[in-house]
Amino acid sequence: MSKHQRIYAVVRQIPAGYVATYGDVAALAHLPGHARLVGYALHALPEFSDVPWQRVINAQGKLSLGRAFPGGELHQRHLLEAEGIVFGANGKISLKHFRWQPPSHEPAHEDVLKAQ
DNA sequence: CGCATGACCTACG
DNA sequence: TCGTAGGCCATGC
Repeated sequence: MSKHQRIYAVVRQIPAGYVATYGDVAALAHLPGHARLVGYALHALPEFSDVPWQRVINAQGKLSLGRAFPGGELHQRHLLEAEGIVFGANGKISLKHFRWQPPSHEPAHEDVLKAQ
C-alpha cells in the first residue's frame, strides 16, 4: 500500500462539515511530520474522485490552493460552504469549531485498511 | 544521480 | 502579525 493510498484513506474518513489540517492527516496516516507529502498527494489527485480533498486545509485555517491552482480557492470555498463550513471575515476557518477530531485518539491501522 | 520545487509545519524574532 | 529558517520527501528535469 502506497503512502498516497494511506493518505487518501484518511481523507475519506473526514465527515462533511468538518475539516482537518495537512499535519493531522499525515499523523493519522502514520506519517508523522510529513505534512508536505499530504499536499503533494492531494495535488496528484484527479479532479473527480471519491476523496474529499476540499476538507484538508493548512494549520492556519486558510486554503492553500493559491500557488497550485490560481482561482481554485474560490471553488474550494464554495464546496466547504455548501457543507456548512463558515468562513471568518479574514477568510479563515475557525479550527476551534470545525476541526475534525477522530473517534479514537489514534485509529488502528487495520481500521483504516478495513475502511477501504 | 544531483538539484530545485512544492495544496506544509513548527519555532523563533 | 509578519518574515525567516530548518525539516520533511515525492516528483521532474
